[in-house]
Amino acid sequence: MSKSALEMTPVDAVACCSPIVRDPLGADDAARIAPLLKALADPVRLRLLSLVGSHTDGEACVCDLGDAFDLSQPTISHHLKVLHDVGLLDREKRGVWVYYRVRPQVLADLAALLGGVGR
Amino acid sequence: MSKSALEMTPVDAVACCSPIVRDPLGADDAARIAPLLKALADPVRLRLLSLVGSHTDGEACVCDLGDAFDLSQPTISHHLKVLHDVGLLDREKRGVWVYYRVRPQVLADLAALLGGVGR
DNA sequence: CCTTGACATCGATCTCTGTCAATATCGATG
DNA sequence: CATCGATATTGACAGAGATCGATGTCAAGG
Repeated sequence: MSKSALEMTPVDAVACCSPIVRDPLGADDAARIAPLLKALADPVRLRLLSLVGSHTDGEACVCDLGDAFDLSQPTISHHLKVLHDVGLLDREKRGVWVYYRVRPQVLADLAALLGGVGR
Repeated sequence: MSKSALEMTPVDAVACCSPIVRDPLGADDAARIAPLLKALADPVRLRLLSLVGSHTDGEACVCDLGDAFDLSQPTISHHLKVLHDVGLLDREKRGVWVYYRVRPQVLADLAALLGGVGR
């Protein structure tokens, strides 16, 4: 059996419905999927995700990410937290540095939900 | 030759980049793609888009859409305008009624950008 | 023309979000 | 242990967004 709705993260929710243009989306499903899109719907976070995902070995240190933006360090940290909280990025602390890694399945599920291929 | 950046809508912009986890997204591309995701990042608009897309003949009258929500008519009209302004919905007025229609290519391009298949 | 019905626009309000400065945490190093 | 450097957290503030009531527009019927 699957997780209860209460403990289901946005990441889990995005893999639970047929393509958006095939069947009407339920109110509860929409409420769980929207936060994932909201996390993506910011230029800085889009670029952060892209930087991490296209980085060598699929992971990137925070120290590599800040230089690409004209933003303060807390602001970058905040955006990374948003992406992590919603389940798009994994975080791992190694020594003094923190490394982030994209969870590819989440983006694939989201693409299937929007594009309508498969499932 | 392609349109200039100034007259390019979010809809055009989403079809102009390699998958997000392959190459780092440029600041200008991110700035044009984010509004499209922002338009999607609302539970009501997600359901509106899904209702229109899964409706018979791929189009739906506004009069069919409002009943599914516990929201005022101006609010529904506002959300439809957001989806239309960003290029996700086409609008056509026939007599007294207004019909909306999903533009499937936009969702397909967005799915390719996120999911990384093709291109 | 006057009314009615479908939808859009406007103005106000209330909440949410992006940003930064200041501060905290935490591991490494002298 | 005192310090330093890398990230995270907190608090504050300005701007953006969601919602609604009131009003505008426009076509169809009487």
